[in-house]
Amino acid sequence: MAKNIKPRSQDYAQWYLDVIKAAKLADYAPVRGCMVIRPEGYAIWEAIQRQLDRRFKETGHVNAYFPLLIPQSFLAKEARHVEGFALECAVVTHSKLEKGEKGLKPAGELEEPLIIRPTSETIIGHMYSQWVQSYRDLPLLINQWCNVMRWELRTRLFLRTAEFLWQEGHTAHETAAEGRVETLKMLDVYADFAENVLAIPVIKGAKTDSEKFPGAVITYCIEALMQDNKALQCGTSHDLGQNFSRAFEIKFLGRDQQQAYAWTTSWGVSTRLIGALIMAHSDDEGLVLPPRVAPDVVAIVPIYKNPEDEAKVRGFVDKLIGVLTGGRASNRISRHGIESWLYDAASEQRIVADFRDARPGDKQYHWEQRGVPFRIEVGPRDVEGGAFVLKSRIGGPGGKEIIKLEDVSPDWLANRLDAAHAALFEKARALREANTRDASTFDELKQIISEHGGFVRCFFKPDRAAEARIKEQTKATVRCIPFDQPGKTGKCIYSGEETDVQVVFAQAY
RNA sequence: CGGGGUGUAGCUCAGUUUGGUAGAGCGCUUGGUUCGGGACCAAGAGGUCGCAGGUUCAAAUCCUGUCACCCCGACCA
Repeated sequence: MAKNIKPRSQDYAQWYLDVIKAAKLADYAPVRGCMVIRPEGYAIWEAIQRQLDRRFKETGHVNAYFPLLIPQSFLAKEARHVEGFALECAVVTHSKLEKGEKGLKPAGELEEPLIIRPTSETIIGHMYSQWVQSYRDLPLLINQWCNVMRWELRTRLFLRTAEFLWQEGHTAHETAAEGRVETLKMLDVYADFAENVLAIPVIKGAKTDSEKFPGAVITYCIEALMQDNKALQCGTSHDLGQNFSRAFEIKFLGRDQQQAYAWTTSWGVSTRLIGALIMAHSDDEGLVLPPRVAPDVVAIVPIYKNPEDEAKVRGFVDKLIGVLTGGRASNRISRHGIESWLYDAASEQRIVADFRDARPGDKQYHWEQRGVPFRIEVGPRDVEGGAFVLKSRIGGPGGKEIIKLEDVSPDWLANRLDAAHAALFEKARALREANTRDASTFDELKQIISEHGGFVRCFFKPDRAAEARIKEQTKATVRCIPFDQPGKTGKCIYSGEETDVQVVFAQAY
């Protein structure tokens, strides 16, 4: 058992932090609420970026960059938007520092304060108003990868930090229908990515009015269930209607010779996804990475006691690397005794061999805690038998298999990785199914939430006041109104009225 | 912002009640023995005790102030 990681059953919050610490994903920064994303963590973000960016481009989007600082007045142009974000914005009021009696002090007060973007609808809306003149300029399909800042009162590494990295897509369209299609298309991209890359099963649905994005007409989301039976919103896509185009004058001359306001959307996912994949898959031994975002897919631990054995083992490892990469082993890097080779150029995923001067047991824990999908042990006995020991990270420790070198190929590894992905997804899906329950009364909802947590399906007529009272009593909120509806009516658990709306409640992060 | 807690070595913490030369474990360095799931022995390096005042012959310890962080609540991708 890992001695530096608290078991989930004892203290889930501590376990989460221990996993991050053991895998060296992030550290607290000297600034409250901010984190340093370490190379091991950033590599996961890069893998996420790479694969999402490809999907965005395949759906016709292009990348651009807008400023970090936004005039304060911009925020106020959309009434609900300012209400939603004003209380959590960092504000820049001065342009420089100067020497005072007690050291440096702010000077050069700005005429108009600038806010650090909590999201970029306003400044992008401002620019779109200049770029859009004609229906021929539409649709405008732009994405931005950047940092944003929200002065959160309580923070947790990756899940909620004051500054976080994300992407925000912002599009403008000629018709309401096109805007809606775009909003749903990007939600599908997110859902596909969550399930097929991160191996996290998600529920697609719409937010209720009280949970939707400030300024949106409708917010769609993907919701996932974590191992502690709390829900985590993993991505959102907003149909902004004409709210922002009216606020920022994004107007164009239409085919009918009339001026019209554009229909805009925005959608985003953040570094929170790293928190999601940790909480969805990892175990008491440490991080478990979904194979498609693992920076290293295989870690080879050589075992030898003397120079003769070492030479034999090295020879075998070289052969193994050659076979696993189909003879295309390239870009060998050696760092601190850890050697690595490119396994897949497109994904930049690597195979590592740990030749550090350390004991094999230490190395096993090292790679296990970092969540590498497969570990391979090669010792003198294996070299004799022309085989190696394979250990899968999924399903806990143990589970060794002896594999003959002659049975191995790049396809063999690719299949193994695919199978590992499928197994992870299935495990998470089974956990979610086991923790999704139906309630037909408010008492049942309360009981399920307090006894089990998890997702609770029930008929509910969305209502701001009712949701607030339910939250007060259960800490649970409507996570979404799933697209997947039963197609019949039932009694609202709160008002008792007949309704055709089924929702999913859960306590959320 | 309300309630609670903690600041001592890179990390986890003891020492504060009752003032008297700065401590332990882990980690790190060096050497040796080890090496198929977290080794052992030996020798070392490393701290203005959060900060500023005060009391005292003497302060990590007592007093005052202040700052930071953590936990619980309200807010939230």
